[in-house]
Amino acid sequence: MSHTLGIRQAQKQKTRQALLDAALGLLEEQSLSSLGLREVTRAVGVAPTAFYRHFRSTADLGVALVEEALGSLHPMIRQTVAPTDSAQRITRAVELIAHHVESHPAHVRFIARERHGGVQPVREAIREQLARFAEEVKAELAKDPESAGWPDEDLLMLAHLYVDQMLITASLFLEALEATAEERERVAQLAELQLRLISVGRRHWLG
Amino acid sequence: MSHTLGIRQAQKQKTRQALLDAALGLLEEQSLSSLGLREVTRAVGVAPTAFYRHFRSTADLGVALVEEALGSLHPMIRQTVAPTDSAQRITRAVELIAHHVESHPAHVRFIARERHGGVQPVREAIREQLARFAEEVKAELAKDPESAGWPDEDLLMLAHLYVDQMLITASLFLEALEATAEERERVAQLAELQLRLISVGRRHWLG
DNA sequence: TGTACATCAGTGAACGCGCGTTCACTGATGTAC
DNA sequence: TGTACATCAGTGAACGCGCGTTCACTGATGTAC
Repeated sequence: MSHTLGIRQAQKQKTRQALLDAALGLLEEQSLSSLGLREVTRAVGVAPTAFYRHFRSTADLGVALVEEALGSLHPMIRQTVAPTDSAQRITRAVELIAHHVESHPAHVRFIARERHGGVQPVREAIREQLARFAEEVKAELAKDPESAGWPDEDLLMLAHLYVDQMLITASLFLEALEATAEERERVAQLAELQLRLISVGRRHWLG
Repeated sequence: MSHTLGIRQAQKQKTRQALLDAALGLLEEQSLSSLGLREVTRAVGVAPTAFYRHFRSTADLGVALVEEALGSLHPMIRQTVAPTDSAQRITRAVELIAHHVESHPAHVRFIARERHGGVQPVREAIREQLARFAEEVKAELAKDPESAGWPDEDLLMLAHLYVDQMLITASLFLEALEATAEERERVAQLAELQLRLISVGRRHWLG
């Protein structure tokens, strides 16, 4: 073990995480701009004033949630678009998205909701992370032999198209979470067709 | 003049519209789930209780705003995807979107924000209207000779892709509204490239 | 046209409630020696 | 290891404030005759 936190710091982090978790839960049924500090502390079981030991405001907490929701997503995004020989590439990508939504529904909902939400610093944080995703996707696409001869601008355009498409698909899976398996299959089919059409466009882009 | 409203009804509609307008203004900086009834009536200059003569709740007002924001958009959507011989088809479509955002920024912001927002009836109303848009776009696409031989499912898939792409483009124009003309041009360029790639995919979809 | 009554959009007072923020505090944990 | 002091995460009371909703009301507009 490289470094054990002091008892005080460990406890502080635990409370902080409890606040984040509680907020994420409460945000399933409302937007960040209506989330109350007292709601969050009540859900955790601490005094309202304890909130200020961790965050300046609920907007500040929202920015932390963006890091939590998107920070850990970079490896998956890369994997989704990494060039592979498999004919099942698109099917696999859609499965990855579906799996992520099933295992982190609240995070996905939060990002979809607050991307255009009423809290500016949170919108900005999401915008930055998505721009990073697009850059990473672009880097992966550039490795693909299919991208030979592509101008930088066109690669970035395609990367944004993929990132947006992933978000759209994720939010459709989210809506289908409480629906039937057939409905989820319909979403998967739609997503696959759309990705295939984009792939066809990509293949015939030049010349 | 076919039918003049009574004085009482005319005044009532005027107040109702003032409430809708005031709410739309207030929603530029927050989400519907945090919009207060008193905020709205204060902005209009009527008593809080007057609100109940027009809407059961702010959620109810939100649903009315969806109708206002999207109800009148059907002709434009059709026009955007209508088949034409012009080589400028895509450029023209992007211009139409940019123009709509410039003339109705608050409506566009409202839809982008509340599509995944915290108020279920409003999300549902937006979902329904967008599904109608997709059906209309599909009908336009079906008229195009290029769509010969396309399965129904594929046409609807492409229609959804176009509708989502329009919304993404609209929200990018919205963010660029307060930025420089160069930034807006960059958004237009990106949107055109993406629509072109989708068009290429469409052209080579079958066979 | 005039009158008597009905309707109903908007009023204003009142209510109980939860909000965000301040402040001085407590007591467990951390640190210096 | 033991002691004396510093730090600081979490407490609890208190504040002023705006909220949504109720209720009985007013007075202009509408309607029946």
